[in-house]
This record gives sequence, structure tokens and C-alpha cells, in this order.
Amino acid sequence: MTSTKKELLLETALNLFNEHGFHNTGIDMVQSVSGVSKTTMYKYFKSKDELIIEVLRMRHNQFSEWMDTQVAEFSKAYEDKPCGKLRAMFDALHEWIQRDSFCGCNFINACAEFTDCSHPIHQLATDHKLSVQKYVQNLLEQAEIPESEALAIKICLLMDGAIVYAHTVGQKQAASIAKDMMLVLLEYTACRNSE
Amino acid sequence: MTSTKKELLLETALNLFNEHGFHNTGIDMVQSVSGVSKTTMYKYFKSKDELIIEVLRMRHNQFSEWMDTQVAEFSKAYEDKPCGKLRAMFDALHEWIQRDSFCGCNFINACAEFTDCSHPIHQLATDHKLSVQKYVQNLLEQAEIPESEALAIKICLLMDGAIVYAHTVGQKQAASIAKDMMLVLLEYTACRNSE
DNA sequence: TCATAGGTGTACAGATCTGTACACTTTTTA
DNA sequence: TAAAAAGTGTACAGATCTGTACACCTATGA
Repeated sequence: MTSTKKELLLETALNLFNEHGFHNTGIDMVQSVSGVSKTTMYKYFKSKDELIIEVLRMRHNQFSEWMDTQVAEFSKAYEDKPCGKLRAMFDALHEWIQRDSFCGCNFINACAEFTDCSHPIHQLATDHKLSVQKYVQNLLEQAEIPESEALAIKICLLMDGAIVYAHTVGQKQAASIAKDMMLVLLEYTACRNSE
Repeated sequence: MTSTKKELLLETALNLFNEHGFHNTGIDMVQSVSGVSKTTMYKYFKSKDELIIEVLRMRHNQFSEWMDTQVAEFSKAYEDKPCGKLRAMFDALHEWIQRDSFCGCNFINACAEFTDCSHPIHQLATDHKLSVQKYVQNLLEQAEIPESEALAIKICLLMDGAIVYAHTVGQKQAASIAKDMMLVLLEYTACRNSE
């Protein structure tokens, strides 16, 4: 029960960073919106950068769990079709994009603000993306699809493209468009390997 | 000759925004790096927001011109192949991504910092992306490929995916991977229409 | 009951940021 | 050559931001 306040701070900060960006969200804002005192805040997080890092770490865990459950749920609809989990992944993405609170991907946004690749925050984003890539590769291997690594990169590129295109131009169908592209890609791979 | 200083300011600001982000680049920094006095600066740009807007407008024009010449140049290599200009577009993207100064797309980054879709700066980014989409659609029509609008969206999604994936995980091959995906897509479209 | 851990509230130091004021110099042009 | 346009330099108002200091409150468990 000790870390209720800490979690509240992380959750509040995540929402504010989403809505206003990282540099444009002041510590004072996190403090006043959360209602937690500044002193307590600096007890848990030595600096703003550390807060950002912990927020992104939490977001990574949240996202991973969320994706897992969503994939489990959506893939039920594809029981008789191949690559159900991969399809489900894009359905999850679609659901996310439809939300009013959708502001793009926190990690992509973080890279936009912390452009230097060697910055710890940028590196955290890199780690997240590579972790998603591994996840996708795993799904491909489960489906016994060859060239899983190269394909995983392509599918991640499609997902990021969908997220960004949805956010920049408000193209709410981006995920289902990307899903179609993935299916073409999988079909093409299957054809090439059955020749 | 009147606007040399203005252009210098725009060019300097563009570089600094690229390197440090929009909110993290102070007016004082633009002033001191450009060497132009602050008074002159505020004569040309009423506020920082206006500077950002004009920088993005300039960037849009720069990018459009650059893409035109690059496509003209790179498409020479595809004279005997179909969709040379579309291939060339991804070659241009590839060249851009290889640069040391590559920091992702200014417009995607702008949306990351100005998340609200109704913000003038976000809208400028939307306009830019839709303009690129129109450009791609035009190339598709030139190549007499059907369903040009739907395909243009897909190709733009691929380009943005490549840019973002290159920036976040440092995947320098992203553009040529995306190019492969586009070719599969075009082949698929051609097959479907010849049935 | 009382030490301890966790939390509050607020003031503030010091840096930085946007934008303005004002007096001055340089360049251009008519 | 003189007026107009463009630019300089600097100080500073006022807001905001990060991070710290310090005195105080409250729950709880040994």
C-alpha cells in the first residue's frame, strides 16, 4: 500500500505528457493535477527526467499487458483462419486509435522530443520498439512462418506507420488499412515459399 | 535582398528545432546561433508560434522541391521498369535517412509536441501529409494504376512507418524495407486487376 | 506512548523563457 | 544628401520552470 501516491503520480504524469507533450508539461502541473505534494513527488522521483523514464517504463508494461489480453480476445474471431494473433494485433491497434484520448504512441512522441539516440529516454523508446518487434517475431514463429525476423520488422513498420498516420492526418482507419497490407504481405510470403 | 536575415532565422530555427525539439528550443538560442538581433527577429515573427509555423511552411516547400528533384534523379535507374517514380521516392527517403542530421520528420515531430489536432501547428502537419498523399496519388495515376487514392494512403503509411522506425530504433534500412513492401503491394494490385 | 515513515504546504532560490522598450547604427534609395 | 528602412545591443518586465528548504501533520505498529 506504500506506493499509492507514486502510482497516482505516474498515472497523472502519463496523461499530462500525452496531452501536452513532455517538455510542455511542468512539474507543477503534475503536482496540482495529481494533488500530491511536491515534496512527496521529489521523494519518489529525483528529477523530471527520472519521472519521465519511470512513466515510460510503466507505459511499456501497461502496453505489453494490454496487447496480450487484446490479442487473446480479438484472435477468438479468427480461430479458423491463419495468423489470428497477428490479425488481432491490428484490431487492438484499431481499438486504441478510435479512443478520444488517442495521442499517438508515447515512445514515438518521446523520440520526437528527445531526438538524440543516445539520450536515456530515446533509448527507452528504442528498447520498447525492439521488444514489440520480438513479440511479433514470436507470433510469426508460433504460426510457423519463415523469415520471422525480417517479417517482424516489416509488420512493426506497418504498425508504427498506422499509429503515426492516424495521429497526424486523423486517418482513423489506419490500423485496418495496415492490417490489409500485412495480409497481402503474409500471402505473398506464403506463395513465395510454396513455389 | 530584403529578407536575407529572415531566411537565416528560418534556416537556423529549423536546424535547432530538429536537434532539440520545438518546446526545448528557446528564442534566445535561435537568436544567438543565428547572430541576428532579437529586435529584428520579432520584427519578422510576432511570436514563437508564428516562427514555428513559418519554419514548417518553408520546410514543406523545401521538402516538395527536394522530393521532385530526387524522384527525377533516382527514377532514371528504373527507366525500363514500371512505377519508377514510386520506387525513386523510397530511394530519396533512404538517402535522407542515412544522413547524420536525420532526426525524423519535422511534421510528425510537430504532431508529437502539439498533440491537439485543432492546433494550427498540428493542422499544418496534417496539410503537409495530405499534400504528400496527393503527390503519391498523382504518381499512381501517371502509372495508370487503379484505386489510386486508397493505394496512396497505403504508400504514405509505409513512408511514415519507415521514417519513424528509422528514427526510433535506428533501423537505417527502413526505407528499402518499405520499398519492398510497396512493390509487393503493387504486384498484388496488378494481379488482382488482371484476373 | 512514541519513534518512524510517509505526507503536507508553502515559500523561494535560481535559471530560463517569451516578449518589449529604447536608444543607437548601418544600409538603401529617392 | 537626406529620409526611410533595416538592423543592433542590451536591459528588463513578467511569467514559468526545476528543484530545495523547512516546519508541520498523521497514521501505525512495536
